[in-house]
Amino acid sequence: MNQLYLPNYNLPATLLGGQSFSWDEINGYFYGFTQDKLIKLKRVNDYINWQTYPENDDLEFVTKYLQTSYDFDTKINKINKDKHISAAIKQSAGLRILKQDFELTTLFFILSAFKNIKGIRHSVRKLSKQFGEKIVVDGMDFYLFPKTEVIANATEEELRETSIGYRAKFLKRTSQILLEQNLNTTIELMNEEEARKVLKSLPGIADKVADCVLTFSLGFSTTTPLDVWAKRVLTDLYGLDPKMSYTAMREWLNNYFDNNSALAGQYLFEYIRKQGRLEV
DNA sequence: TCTCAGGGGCGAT
DNA sequence: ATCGCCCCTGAG
Repeated sequence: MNQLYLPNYNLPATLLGGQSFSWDEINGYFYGFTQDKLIKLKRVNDYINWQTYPENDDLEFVTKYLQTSYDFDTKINKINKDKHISAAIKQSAGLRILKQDFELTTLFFILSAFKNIKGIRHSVRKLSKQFGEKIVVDGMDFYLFPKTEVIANATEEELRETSIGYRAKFLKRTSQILLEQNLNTTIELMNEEEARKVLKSLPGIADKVADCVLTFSLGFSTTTPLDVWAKRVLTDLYGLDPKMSYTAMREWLNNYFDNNSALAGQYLFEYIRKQGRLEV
């Protein structure tokens, strides 16, 4: 396998949390699928060993996906300004933010609506097994996430067979729009507000899912998704009024963490998610 | 078996 | 801005 020197990169916290839903740990290796490849990773001391399939040695993809050239530690030192975030950083040391494919991330988080992480992972695998290409690696069968055009061309009834419920309609319609508008190439050129506006115009995407795509695919460090857990952090730990609007909360968080709310939000999310509701 | 809540979004009001 | 509804699943 190929190697990258990444001593502080926490693979399980980064891959198995709420950013991506296609990773599994099998026999000490992490296997994750996208719409066109399977990635295999393993930590060995200060290195991450890696390989891609079916095309091997796709260094450009792996370094972009893992954001290996991004200086996370400097940013983490900047946001470490109170006891809550400090405990969160300590708990998930080495947690990073991924930069995933745009269409895949958009479809992932349309599926996420009103489901927990386990449920999202289940839906993703069911869709992949039903509509995705099979790829055999290390003697095991993996299924790639279905191509956007396959979802766009499936019927709503077919999609509903994967028990994604009312999300089937949103998944299909957004897939069609993604292809028609060729958003994959144009959205990369937009600033945060432009991209947010376009995302929220898609079926099944409002504030929260838009922020997931902005944060986990488009690389904006100045926003973060506020789900029920993140809102609990803000109200229970930071004393915000639960009646504050979504946008007001998001802007408060980004302001408080000096334009690094993506990282702060992710650490706090993992922190409170593992502890359950905190009594203060 | 039943209840509850889960990294929400839509449409009507 | 708020509310009922959407569909399914794992946890308790």
